[in-house]
Amino acid sequence: MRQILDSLLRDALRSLEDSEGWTGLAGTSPELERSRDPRHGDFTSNVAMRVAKRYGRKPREFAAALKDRLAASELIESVEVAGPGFVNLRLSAEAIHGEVRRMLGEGESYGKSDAGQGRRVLVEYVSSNPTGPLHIGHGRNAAQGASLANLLRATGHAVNEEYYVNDAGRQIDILAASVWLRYVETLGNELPFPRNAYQGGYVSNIAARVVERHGAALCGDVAAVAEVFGPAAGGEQEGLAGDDAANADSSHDPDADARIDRLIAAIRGSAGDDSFQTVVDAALDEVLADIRDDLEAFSVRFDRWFSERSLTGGGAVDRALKTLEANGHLYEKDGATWFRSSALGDDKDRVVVRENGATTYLASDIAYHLDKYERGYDVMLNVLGSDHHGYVARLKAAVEALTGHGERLEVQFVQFVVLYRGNVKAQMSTRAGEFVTLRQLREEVGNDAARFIYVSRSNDQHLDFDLELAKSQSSDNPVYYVQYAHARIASMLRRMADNGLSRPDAGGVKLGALEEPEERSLMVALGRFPEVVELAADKRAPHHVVHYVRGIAAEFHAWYNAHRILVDDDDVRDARVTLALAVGCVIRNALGLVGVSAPESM
RNA sequence: GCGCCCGUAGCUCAGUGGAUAGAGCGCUGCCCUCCGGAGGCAGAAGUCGGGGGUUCGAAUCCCUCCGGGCGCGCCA
Repeated sequence: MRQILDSLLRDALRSLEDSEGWTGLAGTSPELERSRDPRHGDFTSNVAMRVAKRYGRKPREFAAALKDRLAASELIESVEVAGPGFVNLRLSAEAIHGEVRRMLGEGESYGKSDAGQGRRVLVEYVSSNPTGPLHIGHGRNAAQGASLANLLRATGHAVNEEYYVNDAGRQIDILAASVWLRYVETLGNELPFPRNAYQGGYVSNIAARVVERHGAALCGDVAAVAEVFGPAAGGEQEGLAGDDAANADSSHDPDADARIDRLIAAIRGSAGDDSFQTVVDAALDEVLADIRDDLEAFSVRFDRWFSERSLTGGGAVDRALKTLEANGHLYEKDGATWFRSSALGDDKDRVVVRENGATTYLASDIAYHLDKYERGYDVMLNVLGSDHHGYVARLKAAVEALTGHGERLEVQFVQFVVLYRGNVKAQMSTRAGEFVTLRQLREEVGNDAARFIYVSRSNDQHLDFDLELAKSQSSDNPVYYVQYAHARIASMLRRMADNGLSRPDAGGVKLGALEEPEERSLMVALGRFPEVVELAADKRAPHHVVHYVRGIAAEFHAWYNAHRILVDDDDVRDARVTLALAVGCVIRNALGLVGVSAPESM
């Protein structure tokens, strides 16, 4: 719809350029927008105000000239020059009715476009460390990423979704050490449990599985390991901390770090590398299976789970580093190998190979992004928690250094989620051990409410998630409000069938029977859907879809309340039912984009 | 200290450089002989954090100050 009007305006501009000799005019974008105020028509263009001066005309004069050139399209009912020089267009009934027919004809495809022209996009999201269950913050990332992927697909991009599994590195060793400690504990050998080990109950569950499967075979010499804790080591806990302690311990304590590294080394030494690896694998398997199930239940599915280990093991990291080195981006200092990222926009240079010879997380990530690039993606879109924003400059520098296409890396940040129960903050507190997992949230409020609320705010806005509101089955709850509109339509259709009324044929129905102002306004609003989808995809902002569909539901409820649909007059009834069907179609498609169901009844 | 994000109605938030800044909740007062009241209508409520600037036009862009969040590891 918008595109057709847009091209009409462009034609008019070209015609003005030809006849008036106003060179360059044809290349001007008309900037056609939806009018906010219905008194300003349906669409409005500000082109006159922007360019009139260039051709020595007053904006209103220019607008009047433009108005005269606008072809007498059957889509336009009237053109008006208003205010300081706006050109306002009012859609004809033909245009509006044609759009409604299109909705019903296209059905679930309505709203899709080929704007992306098949450009290949890889959306990487969640990518949470497999060291524990997903929490509510990951939930927002998941909802955001999955919705973005849907939006990009709907706008003609070739999309793949990926979860990068950080299954190598120190955090995993710490997880394995944590499991091992619980494991020997289960077998009756209590050792101190370091504060910066993983505290969560799931660690003990994994340990229990290890006991089932391997008995005491992985213990090694527990007494030897105990020496790490020093002579004072007893059976007491070293301290209390939350589930996420290893990450949450923000004032990172070098002593504690060193101690846990010694612990890992001691376990490896006494139980053997193979045994340790068995624990690592068991821990990863359990945690990843849990994450996978959790996301699956949340309607979040990845095309690929990309293992970091596959990069280190497969030589990809070495290859990426060699390429960087060959191009002069690496240097040695203090026994480590550094990437000169500061030459490409980063604050400072970054270590890629540590003094001890181990590659860093960044080195793996560089290799991963090189791999993405080589797979031919035009856009590498990463959805990250906002606490990772400091990381982007170095990664972008690396992509630029390796490929010369740093601009292909795009990062969307998702701000934090704060949970409320009514007015009371229910935020997880690592100290108190109140750890709210995504699973707990889903079980409490349901998947639909969670997905909807997660993407209801702009992603760079903190999200206050009210559990009571999300659970409430009232109009206060935006999810139910929208779903109710859909269910109401389905219910009306059931009643029709009960009364022996057949559904109108979208082609033959007389939409001219829709004479109420609310009906015109609703039809026009429905016709905006494809533009909303494009906007949301373009801006990487799924919340536009949520706000839009709420508005549609509100207009529908108002209309439904004011006017009876199943009236005796066949023409009016058929027309109204058709409109209701169109509303249902748009609500369904909109909810589908953000992963929320559109129920027939509630 | 430096960098990124955010300050819009009492609260939670929309707002693609445009015309009189919008929703929802809450508050006030209304509407069921009626297709699902899980609904609707009406009203009150704002110096768009402050101050400069760019522009025909700024909540939107630039500068600066004041609040709040996050980040500044040979962690991931």
